[in-house]
Amino acid sequence: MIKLSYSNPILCRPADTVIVLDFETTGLSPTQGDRAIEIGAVMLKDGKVVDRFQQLMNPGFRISGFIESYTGISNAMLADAPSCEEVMAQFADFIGDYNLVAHNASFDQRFLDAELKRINCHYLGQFACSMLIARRLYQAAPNHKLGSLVSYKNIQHDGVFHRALADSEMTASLWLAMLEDLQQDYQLHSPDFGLLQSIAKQTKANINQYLQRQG
DNA sequence: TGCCAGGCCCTCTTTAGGGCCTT
Repeated sequence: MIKLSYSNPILCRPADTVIVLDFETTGLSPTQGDRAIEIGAVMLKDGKVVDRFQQLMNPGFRISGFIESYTGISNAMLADAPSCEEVMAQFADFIGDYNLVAHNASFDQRFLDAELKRINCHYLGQFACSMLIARRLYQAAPNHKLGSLVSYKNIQHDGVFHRALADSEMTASLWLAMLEDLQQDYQLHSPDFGLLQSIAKQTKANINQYLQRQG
């Protein structure tokens, strides 16, 4: 994969390509010893999935029964999986310096940063959070969990939840739905990564006024 | 059995508290 270096990571990075990713982990906090057990990601280019990445990884210790039940990933499945270090090195090559998207991105960013730090690797892409943007665009949704938003937007899925690739595919579909809604509802002809990032930072009260100004 | 984190947002706020969301 060609790696590009620019002085402005948001404006100069290829705006038509983003990586949508999702981690399954042993718990909620890498600072408390939790590790990644699966990474899934899709590459979106010009609104289409052009590449995928999915890999289980062995965290080096047994995962809890809660996580086995929650994700469907068992200790037996992880026993023969490659190490986190091996998988994350491959994943770092996959994401390159592209911009990144995740649902509740602060969670995935913490694990991405922690796992890449262990192998002395880093990335230059910027993160956008589909949950924060959905909170602005879909204020009538019952809540802003990924599964709820998938139902709210009538996004097709195969019924698999809490697996890394399945969740990243659904997040990618949600991302594209938000782009489409911005084009249709606010006549934004070319909503890009930077605009979606800025939408997340607007207040709930002024989001419509902000979008109309953008249009 | 129930809790463990962290960032963001909203409001009955700003010298704060609590809910949401992720595994």
